[in-house]
Amino acid sequence: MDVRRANKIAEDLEQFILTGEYADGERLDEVKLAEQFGVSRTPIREAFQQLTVSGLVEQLPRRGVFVRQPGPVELLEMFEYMAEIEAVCGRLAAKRISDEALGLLEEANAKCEEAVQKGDADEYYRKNEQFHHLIYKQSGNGFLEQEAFRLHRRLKPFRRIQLHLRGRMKQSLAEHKAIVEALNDSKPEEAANALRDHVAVQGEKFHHLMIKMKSAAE
Amino acid sequence: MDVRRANKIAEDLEQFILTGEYADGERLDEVKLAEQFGVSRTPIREAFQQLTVSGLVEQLPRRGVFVRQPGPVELLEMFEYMAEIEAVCGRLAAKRISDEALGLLEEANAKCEEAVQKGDADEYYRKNEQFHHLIYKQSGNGFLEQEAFRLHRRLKPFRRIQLHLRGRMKQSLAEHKAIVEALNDSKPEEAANALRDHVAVQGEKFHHLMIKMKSAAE
DNA sequence: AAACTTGGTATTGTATACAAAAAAGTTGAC
DNA sequence: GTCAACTTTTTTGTATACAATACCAAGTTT
Repeated sequence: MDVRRANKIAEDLEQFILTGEYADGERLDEVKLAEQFGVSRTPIREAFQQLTVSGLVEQLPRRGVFVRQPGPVELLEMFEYMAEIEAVCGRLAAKRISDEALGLLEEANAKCEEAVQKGDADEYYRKNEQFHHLIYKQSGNGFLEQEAFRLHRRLKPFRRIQLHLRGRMKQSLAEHKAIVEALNDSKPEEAANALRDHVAVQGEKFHHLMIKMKSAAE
Repeated sequence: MDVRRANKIAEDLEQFILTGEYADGERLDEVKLAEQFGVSRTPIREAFQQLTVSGLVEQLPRRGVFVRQPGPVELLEMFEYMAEIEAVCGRLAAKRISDEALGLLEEANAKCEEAVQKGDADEYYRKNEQFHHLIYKQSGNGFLEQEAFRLHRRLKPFRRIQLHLRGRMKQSLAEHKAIVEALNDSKPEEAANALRDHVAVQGEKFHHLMIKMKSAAE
């Protein structure tokens, strides 16, 4: 099926923004982007509309569009929200997860463990992602799953940073095990709490990193 | 400040879709809409991009855009999600709510009570909305607040239907009181549970209505 | 009669032209 | 040298033109 051009452009731009290729406040030049993508301004502008709704970009009338990286406060809010969303997924998944999915979850976790032993942060990152996506799915609520997925994606670049902190991978893995256990025992509240804490700690680690970076800059 | 034209058009179209003015699967005609709004196709198309991201409309390449009303399953999923989101708001608000906001909440609830006595469903609806928005805000998380607001808005037309069910307003009011109490006593889990149930029952009532409508149609 | 062309029409997607507004640059007064 | 008014240049927003594709209906073939 022929994907829409504007969609593809929007995705590309989203990628650039999420990976931090474009700095906060930077103006996105219509004509320059049109040249880069080898199209006219029209599809570029359509892509801008999409990015605006996603909140990755801000349109000021008659001024242009500017990338909008979340500030420290918004970022903490997003992490808190993510923690709560995952907790909800866990709570529902504890009631609804299938044996098969539980097997897949343990499998993904085993791969995480391998990655920890190899000290391969990238591999850990990928398998960790699978682990979480599985839980989203097992919430049994497609809408919730999509929302969780969306936010997870949005926070990707910020989550990645703190994974390289000393001992974080090992700790993360231990948390995973607690989560699997709660799901296996069909204990909704425990699963929710385990997942909330697991994600919240990411936010805290990130917060910690931010403060360090800030004081280092002074 | 001069609002963007495409934004305004998108809002208008969103309104039409949310109020059910456009049926599910209906194609939105670019040229017809362009005439109606007195603009060219360009701003219409930009509005379409926004609606697509919001999920209110689906774009099939080279075919056009079609309104996408949520089906029964998706609707139930959305209600469940809403219930969980509100529960989260309640949990956080119980820890963070200010005395002032608590006063406003009781005030809004008193207005709800008046509306019940007058049997004014519309007035009840408005005050009920204020009540919920206050709780979103008191979660102390702006991002969460926005997400809750967005979904609340999306579910508006479906929530409205079930409010006219016999005795629903009175029951709803009683639930409100339990919520206020939990917030007042700073009991996060109770607030969360009260809010979850309060919203979940809306979903159930709606589900019930759907089945009735379906069987009536046979 | 069903399925398969074929020509015509309508509709989408993209480029481009043009108008309106903002930004940048220039001149001139003090 | 600084600031203000004016001019030029960019840039955004919108309309329109045009190409490519999908849709539809009549006619043709099997």
